Order: sequence, then C-alpha cells, then structure tokens
Amino acid sequence: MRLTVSTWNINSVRLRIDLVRRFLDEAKPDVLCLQETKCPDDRFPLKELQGFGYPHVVFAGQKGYNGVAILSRLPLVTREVMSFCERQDARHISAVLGPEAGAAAGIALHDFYVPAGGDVPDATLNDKFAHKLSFMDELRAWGGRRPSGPAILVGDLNVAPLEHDVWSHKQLLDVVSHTPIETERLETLRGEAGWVDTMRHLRPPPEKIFTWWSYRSPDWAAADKGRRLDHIWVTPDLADTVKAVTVARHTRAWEKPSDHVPVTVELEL
DNA sequence: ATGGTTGTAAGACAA
Repeated sequence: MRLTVSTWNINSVRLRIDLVRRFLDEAKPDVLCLQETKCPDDRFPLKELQGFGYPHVVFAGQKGYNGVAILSRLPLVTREVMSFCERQDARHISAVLGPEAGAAAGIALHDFYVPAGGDVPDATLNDKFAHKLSFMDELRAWGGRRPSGPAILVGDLNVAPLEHDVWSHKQLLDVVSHTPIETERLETLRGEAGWVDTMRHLRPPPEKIFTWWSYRSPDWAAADKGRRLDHIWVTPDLADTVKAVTVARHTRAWEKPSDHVPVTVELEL
C-alpha cells in the first residue's frame, strides 16, 4: 500500500482553514501534521477538519502560540503529548496508525514544533535561543530512549541543517536557524537515533530545497531567499519504502499564505 | 546595521 504523510506549519489553523481544505483536496495525503495552530483546544475547528475527509484527529493547543495537530484518513491510536523544558508549550503530539491501517499499522507519527529561538544566536544573551538548544538536547535524549519500531518524525524543526538548505550558507552562518551550533546539534541528534532525512535521501545536495520564505521579503519568489526548516524523518526500517518527497512551493503564492509550505512523503509499504 | 510582515488578540510578543 501507499502511505502519504504531509507536514505544514499553518500559522493559525482558524485563519487558514480554507487553505488546509484546498491543500487536502489537491494533495490528498493520508495524514497531515500541522504546527502553529495558534488555537486553544476548546476553539479547535475539529468538526470542520473532519468534514474534509479526515475523521481521525488529535490535537494539542494553547492560547495564542504554538499548537500541533494530526489529521488522518486512517484510524489513530495512542495519542501522546510530550512536554519539553518543563513547559506546557504545545510543541509535540504523537499517535500510532491503528490495526485497521493495513501495512501501515503500528507506524508511530511524531509531530514537532521546535522553538524558533529569537534573533540573537547566543544562549547567554537570549533566553529564547537557550530554550531552543535545551529543547534539542531533550529531543536528543528522547531519540536515544525511544521504543523501537517504525516511526515517522515530522515538523517545523526551525533549523536548516545543510549548506544547500538555505539561499546563502555564508550569509546565514550567524543567523538563527543556520548557525553551526544548531545545525550540528540537529544533525547529531538525528544521526544518533538513526533517523533518515527523507528529503535528502531522495534529493541530496547540491540541490537547494526550501520550505519557508519570510513574510518580510517583498518579492519572495523572485528573491527566493528561502530555508529548509520543515522536515520528514523516518526510522531506518522505512528508508527503502520512501518513493517520493514533494514540496508544495506553489502554496506560498496563495492568497494570505502561511510563510511555510507543505512537505509530503510517499511510502510504498 | 536596520527594517522589513504576520498572527493573536487587544498591547505586546513571538516568529
């Protein structure tokens, strides 16, 4: 069977619910993981999203900031929310594809929203950067003790790890999201736990791949000053099942877009 | 070096 999983930092699920519908209608993924829903749980548009053909939904939100959700055509079991850095931030949610999901049954889905880290890349001067590094340290520790079994980790990791993940490696070396301390930390925690970076597995450097373009760039498409902040990783047992990875760049040109675009992986199980 | 835009939610704050 074919399993498709998408990830998208939606930057407010209520404001952009029509864009969610539009993307689901055209891409038809089996699973869509959202970040930055910016929505407390009692205001989450559950019924509306289920009406788009995704009856199985888990979500964890808070007022104003953060927030994650997983929408699925296939049954989900074992909803879990992990907390990081002793905060109540809604930055992770996970679920497992249920027994009815055929060859995909038992695959764990982990949806992450790593802290952006503020503007100053110095943990002694900037609490938000310190928080980001601590979050990655806890992610590393979790990766080392995670139960074995097939899993897909997606989300806005807010780090562009490789040189060709940004429009200018040299000009971004001191910019939060591409500093060596972040890129090395992300690559280390990924490698230690054995996660396979599916986008680079199929599309290795030197191809440039971006998933985010700042709102502050007046002509984002022409300038193309993007970064690859959104990721889909799989456990090694799934690496050979990865058949395609798609970046829905065109959605950045939609009216009132998110600053991130969806990324989709296709697995042949 | 600075400022550029957006969302939440009602003035900052986060990104």
